[in-house]
Amino acid sequence: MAHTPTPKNTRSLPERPTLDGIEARWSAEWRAQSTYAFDRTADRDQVFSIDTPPPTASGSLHVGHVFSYTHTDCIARFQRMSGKSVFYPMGWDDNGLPTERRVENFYGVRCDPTVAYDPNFTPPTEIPKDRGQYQVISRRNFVDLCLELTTIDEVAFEDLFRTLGLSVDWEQTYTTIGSEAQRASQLAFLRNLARGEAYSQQAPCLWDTTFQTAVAQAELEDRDRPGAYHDITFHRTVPDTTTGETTITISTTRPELIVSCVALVAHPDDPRFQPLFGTTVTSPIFGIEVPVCAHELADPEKGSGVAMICTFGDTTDVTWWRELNLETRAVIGRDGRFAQEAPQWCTTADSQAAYAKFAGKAAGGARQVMVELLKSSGDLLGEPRPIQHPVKFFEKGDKPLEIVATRQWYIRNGGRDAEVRDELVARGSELTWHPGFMQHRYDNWVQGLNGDWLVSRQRYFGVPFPIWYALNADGEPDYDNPLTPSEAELPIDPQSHVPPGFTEEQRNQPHGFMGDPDVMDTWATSSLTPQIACGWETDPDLFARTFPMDVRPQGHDIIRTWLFSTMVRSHFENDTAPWKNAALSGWILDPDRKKMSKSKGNVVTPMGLLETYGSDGVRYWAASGRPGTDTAFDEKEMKVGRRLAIKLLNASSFALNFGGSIDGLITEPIDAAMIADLNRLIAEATDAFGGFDYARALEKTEAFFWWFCDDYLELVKLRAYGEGPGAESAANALAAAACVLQRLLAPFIPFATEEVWSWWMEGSVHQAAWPTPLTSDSNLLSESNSGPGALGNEEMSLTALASELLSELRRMKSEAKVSMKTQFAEVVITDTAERLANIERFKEDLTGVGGILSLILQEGEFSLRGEFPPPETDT
RNA sequence: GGGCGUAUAGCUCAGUUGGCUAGAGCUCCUGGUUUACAUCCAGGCGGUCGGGGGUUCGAGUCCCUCUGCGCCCA
Repeated sequence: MAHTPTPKNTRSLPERPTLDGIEARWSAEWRAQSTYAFDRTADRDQVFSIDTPPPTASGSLHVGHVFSYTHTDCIARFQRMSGKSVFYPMGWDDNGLPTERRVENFYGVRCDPTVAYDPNFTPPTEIPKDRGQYQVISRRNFVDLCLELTTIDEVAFEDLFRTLGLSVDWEQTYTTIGSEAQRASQLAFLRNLARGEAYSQQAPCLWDTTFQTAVAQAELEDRDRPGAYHDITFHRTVPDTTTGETTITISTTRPELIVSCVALVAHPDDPRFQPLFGTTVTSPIFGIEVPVCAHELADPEKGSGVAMICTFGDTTDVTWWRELNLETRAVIGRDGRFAQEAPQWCTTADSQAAYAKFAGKAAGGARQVMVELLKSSGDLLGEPRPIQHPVKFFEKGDKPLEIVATRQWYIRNGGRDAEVRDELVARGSELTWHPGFMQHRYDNWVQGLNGDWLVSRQRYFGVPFPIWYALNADGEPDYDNPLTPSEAELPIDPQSHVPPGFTEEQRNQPHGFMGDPDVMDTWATSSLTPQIACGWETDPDLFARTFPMDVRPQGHDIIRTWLFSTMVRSHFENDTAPWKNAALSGWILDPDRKKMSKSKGNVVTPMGLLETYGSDGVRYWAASGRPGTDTAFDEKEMKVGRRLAIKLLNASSFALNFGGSIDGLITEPIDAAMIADLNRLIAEATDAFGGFDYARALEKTEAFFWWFCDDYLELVKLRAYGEGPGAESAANALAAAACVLQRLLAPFIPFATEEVWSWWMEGSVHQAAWPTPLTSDSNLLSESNSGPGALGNEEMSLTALASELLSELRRMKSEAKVSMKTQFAEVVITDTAERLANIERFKEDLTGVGGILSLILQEGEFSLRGEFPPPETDT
């Protein structure tokens, strides 16, 4: 809980303040004092809970992480100071493909899920050069190694985040492969299954042939690739009644799929093909008879206007196949290659011989063979016509996706159900989006879904499906009636654990059982981060105090994956949106304005930056990046941030050395006017933070702070050095302002602010109450300061007037190329009566800072004239 | 092709519901130190607010249109 600032009995101001070593000193102190510990006795309305993005634990953090995590930390610190108990956990995303690959190469092992668990396994001491020579181990052993390696990475990550000064509660951590996450993933899945929201199905799905796994719609990306239209002749079974035409020409970019052609298709309104609908044609080379169908999705403009439907060349083929109830003639296997055996529908010796020429080949090789075959049969018209066209890829893959019919698990997401879709769109409207336009991304994605969420992956390092299948007398699994464990048993691995009523000896035996071989997609686990972090079904008390969470901070590029999938799970399981706010951060661009990413090789690692500019300097740069906006990587800004931190040390030391008190009386009008400006600043910064706009809060605070140092401090310091009520007023105003400014800057530069706070205040600034405007009610401000030009008079602020005149005086000295300490023999200010009256109120300060021996005020049109003393004559 | 965002000084960006002469920081230039800070201070140079059209007493701001750039999706 935030506490009211309480001054120490004695101030200890350093002779020469320095930033050296403050990161190590204060992060150790925060750790020792549990400064950022979540107070779990706080009620829900006093809690601010954050669904921290778990960074991928394999590899290293880069400056982009520093950027976005700093944004969240600034918000967290503001909320903490505002009195909230901040629930700020940290997760590590160690589940998934990147970790799998790293572990393979690090230890020299490969996973084979059919290998039995070896409880005495130790990793090989030497790593073979050839991946084929890697030791083959069981899934459970493989998972153990993944856990071992990611644990090492996670220590390094925590160290960096602590150095950066994230106010995470490090007692609240989780991993996406840890047993808690596995339990939550399996439990949520079983609940989905029981409610009918999850199902398995043998169906065509997008398949990456490199990784040999199914992938989901959200993981697709289109890439423009060169291709070529091949004009190919199909033969009519009945010649055209009027023209006698016996062929029809189709255009295709994938002639190798002719063997799996199941129909031709044209647009129902296309006059060219009206007579053909309902008739049949035969394919070249293979002579398979297929119908000519009509469907809206056929584009008359594309190619010859008629397309062949294959099982399966692309996602449109899948749609046609489903909607037109076509046969299945699939020939490409999980390895992306054509089956070795000629398919059963190739009944003639010629077609079997033709097939044999490309059996076992991948798409590219088979295409070359088919083109030769078509050329020699005369069914290829002219030369292929090169085009550029979009091809679907797995976002992490290098080869075009194939479509393969396999058994997969799905979770409903509205892709096949308008009602669910509408509900999920409505959930999106329950969130406050920062910035607001990001909601369009969500809406567009949900409304554009065309299938349910495919969650199974044919990989090893992930959360296994907690599912077994009974085997019949022939050893065939009963997929329609999966066997499930009780919730209390979770987490389980169906390869190691045995379903109720069976023994291990019955594994993979007729009348026995088999475990589901697949694992869940990474997103199927990370879609549950609110449930995992908040103790869903394990700690109902914690869950009630933290869920639904206050904010999900994340990158805008994963709205369709992480944000959306989390929404789906929470919608089904908890009947609520999982958070109140979504805060989307932008990307870091390199100096050429390209996105910084590992694959581009332009990433900058943060540790060196933190050492060079200090954590506060780096944080300043990050906090300058406005919410949702891509920001250029800029070391100059870090330098500016470091200057700000240093300035805070020096200015605090100076302002506090006058001994003023934070609740002492302020009698001078210019001091009260400064406090009035400060009050406005507090209101602006508080508003900005309330709307998650940390950058605006920083900008306003920083601008005020530099004005405070350069103008106000200069204006009052001579008075402050003196004695009497005027000196006390200045000293009190300086102390009050320092107390406010240190707190306003605390979310951004936590180390420097903690340092200066420790000189004169009890406790941590990070547990101090967020400042509220100072009022004359508290006797802080003298009643005499309620006149025009003092407290918040918008028309004429005393401070603005003083700064304007100060600037004029400085300009005269600068143009005369003399020192700022040079005195004026005489200054004459001509101005309106009202302004002159106000100048009178800080006349002493002005003559002091300007070194004015004689100040004359006279009414008239504004002018400012100054005369220097006659130059001393050299002898 | 659809959607979203964006365009302001050499660079990075503020500029709120339209309202005084469009601002800041950095860069650059010219000066200035030793009772807070050279890890500093002051001053200066620098902009037809992407192009065009419209609404208005008044447009960087609102509307239309064109162009460039970025992202998401197809």
